Amino acid sequence: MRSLELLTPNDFSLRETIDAHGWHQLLPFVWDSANGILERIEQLSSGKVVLLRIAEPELGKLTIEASEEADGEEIAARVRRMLQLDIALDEFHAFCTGHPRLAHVPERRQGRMLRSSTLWEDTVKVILTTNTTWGQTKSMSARILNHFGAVCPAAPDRRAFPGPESIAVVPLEEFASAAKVGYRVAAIHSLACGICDGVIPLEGWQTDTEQDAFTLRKRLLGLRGVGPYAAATLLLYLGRGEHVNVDSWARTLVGKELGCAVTDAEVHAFFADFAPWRGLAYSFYAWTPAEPVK
DNA sequence: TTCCAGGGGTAGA
DNA sequence: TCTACCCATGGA
Repeated sequence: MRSLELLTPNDFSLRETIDAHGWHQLLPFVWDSANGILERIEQLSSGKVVLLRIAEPELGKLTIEASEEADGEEIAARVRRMLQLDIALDEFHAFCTGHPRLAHVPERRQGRMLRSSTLWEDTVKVILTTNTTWGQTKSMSARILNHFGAVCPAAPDRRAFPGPESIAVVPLEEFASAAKVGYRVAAIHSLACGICDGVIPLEGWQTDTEQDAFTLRKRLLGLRGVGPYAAATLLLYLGRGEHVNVDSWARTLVGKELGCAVTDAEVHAFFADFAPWRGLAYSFYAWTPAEPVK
């Protein structure tokens, strides 16, 4: 296919999903906010590297254009993952309707968050958000992509995010020198090697219907470089909004609400009443419209 | 030069 | 379980 249409749930909005957090600022995503078009360079399982352009011409429908003939089913599946189209929000939206600080969530079709096409890419990027500035997160992510990602023929200056196999074959020292991700290098390189060796069946974790949220969190915490914050963030991306990903933003937010400096425990206590959607509630609690509601 | 950012790992208590 | 300390990087 070169283009296809995808039906979306009634409570979905492309723009709100993208605006939910900063993932659209990380390559290989490029978000054209003015025209409402999300671009992404994607390497398919065949090895083909395509430029995807995703738009929402009307509520309930997405259009996807690929830069060349490609497997439509695979592209649709990847877009569904990126936009969390298969995650049900009915109960969370019903909960938000009764809360003054969250009523905007169902009204604006919020609640979903842009994610990568693989859990591998999301995990690497979350690790790159730890103990650093957002500007450095973007730089580190771009260096990994530009050194090890495959070039897109339709856009020769742009690349796909490298798969774990592209990192695992690179010696640690060489990867460290090129990526300049600081002490995070061992976490990312060992994750790539673990996936390729079959020791860490990362992608399988998100389709393992037998596991509960506790087990999934325990698995994520077992990854090097993944602590409570990173695990909670990844759980949010996996549709499990139970845990608050306490970061400096959360501490600032709750500090303003309470009028004093707060500990992580106090942040958790602040969102305790939002169970079982503490994490989702935090993600959208502080939301303010980027532009007037039309 | 020093501090610190969308934290995590480790040792020791 | 809690605390202290260290961790690479680069901008302020």
